[in-house]
Amino acid sequence: MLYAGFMSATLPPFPRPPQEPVDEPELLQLGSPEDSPCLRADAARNRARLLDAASRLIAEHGVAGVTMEAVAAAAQVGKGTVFRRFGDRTGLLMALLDHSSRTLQADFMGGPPPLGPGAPADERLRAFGVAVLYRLVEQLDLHLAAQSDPTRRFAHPSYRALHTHVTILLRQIAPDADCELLAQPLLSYLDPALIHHLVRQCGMPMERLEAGWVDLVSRVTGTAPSC
Amino acid sequence: MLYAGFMSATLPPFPRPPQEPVDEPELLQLGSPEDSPCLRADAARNRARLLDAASRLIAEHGVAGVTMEAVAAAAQVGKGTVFRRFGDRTGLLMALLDHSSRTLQADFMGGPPPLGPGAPADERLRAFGVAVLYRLVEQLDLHLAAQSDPTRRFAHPSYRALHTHVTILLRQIAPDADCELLAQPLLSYLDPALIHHLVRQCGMPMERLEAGWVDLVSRVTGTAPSC
DNA sequence: ACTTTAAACGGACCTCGGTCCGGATCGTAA
DNA sequence: TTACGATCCGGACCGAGGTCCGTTTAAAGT
Repeated sequence: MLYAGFMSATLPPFPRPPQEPVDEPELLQLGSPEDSPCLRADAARNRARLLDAASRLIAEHGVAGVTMEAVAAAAQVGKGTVFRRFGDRTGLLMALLDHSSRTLQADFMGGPPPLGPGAPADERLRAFGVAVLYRLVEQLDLHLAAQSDPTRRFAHPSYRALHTHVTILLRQIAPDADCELLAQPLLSYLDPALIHHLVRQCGMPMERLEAGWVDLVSRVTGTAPSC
Repeated sequence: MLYAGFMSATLPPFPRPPQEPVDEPELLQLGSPEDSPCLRADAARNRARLLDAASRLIAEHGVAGVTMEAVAAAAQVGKGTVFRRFGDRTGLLMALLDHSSRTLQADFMGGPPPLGPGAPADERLRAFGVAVLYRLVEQLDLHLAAQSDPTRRFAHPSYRALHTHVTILLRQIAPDADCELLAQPLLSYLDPALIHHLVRQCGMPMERLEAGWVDLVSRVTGTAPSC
């Protein structure tokens, strides 16, 4: 029963309302993992089963093996149930990533410096990038597969959380800049697809990516690394 | 008979060889539009028909209306033909963009300054971003839909061409930096998906995006705009 | 315990991208 | 002009994501 309490947001009944912004977990506040709409008992049980089944499938056949039908079958549940719970394949994969996502967020919002508060903002930013970088490569395939259609990528709460954090740090360093906008190219450097390209297709070593991040931060913020 | 000579590269027969890097149009050299493998007469005719049909469908039903079957039907051609010619849906859409792609490339490689050679590198870079920005918004939906799966985005020749250009400019400005890497966040700022998000979802005006680009270039290169 | 109702369930069904392969066609060389 | 091989064509076929709706069930109220 892994993944018991992930991504506790529920989706609207079934015929989802056309465009209404689905109520997503408030990642920005580290919402307690077990909160909110409180699923019905059977729904919660199935949800856990599904996540469990999915991660088992990944372990056995890779992300490509995570077919909605396969997951449903492995969890001994109807296909419709998978979609009702997670909306679509992307939603399911995101839910799988939710745990590490929350962990990272906790680290940079409340953990020890230099990632957490206490260190100078530019150092925190450098640490942030490196942390994200390593989190990504750890589960690169999953992150790649979880990239929803380009239309929703930037609007997704998990991206927004990162964006907000970077924006806030930037504001502490360069109060006069358009930090909200400036945060975007920084975050883009941490795009799973880019990492995939650089590491797997171009064969770059992680050290170079790391150095690239540090250099980027220095240039964008006009600061210099401490060490 | 619009689009007669776009993207003249042919794909291998049909059962495409597994992973062999399909011979793509050498965008980096502004290959003449009418070059290369020279399709058989009927193939060329169908190719033109298909592109024509596709652009007609877009005009009538938007990009979403461009179904492979719909295109085939509209061009009075078998479905298999579409796939043989363009590989997949992404390939078809890219082919539609090929024209403006080549135009832009010609402009920044051989056109008048500040886009083309003659102006200082940092000014060229600023002009480049603005040009790309406006090219994107002009056909944003098409660009969005043409985004292939994340795995191939950065490897595609049309991206490589932009990347190479930016890298070269950067090297003229900051010879000691890791320009190849530094070019990535700059290009990411010009990602259709990001533009879409900022303009349509956040409602930012183009002026702000433009200013953001100029500022980004200044910070990354450590230069200041001339005017 | 019994009723009630909103929520969850399941799996048939639809669409669309992508593949396959027997048959038609083009271009060429004799 | 004819014959031949490479290339192309077409549409049946498959798998996977996503939807629908009649049925079941948890849980709150009486």
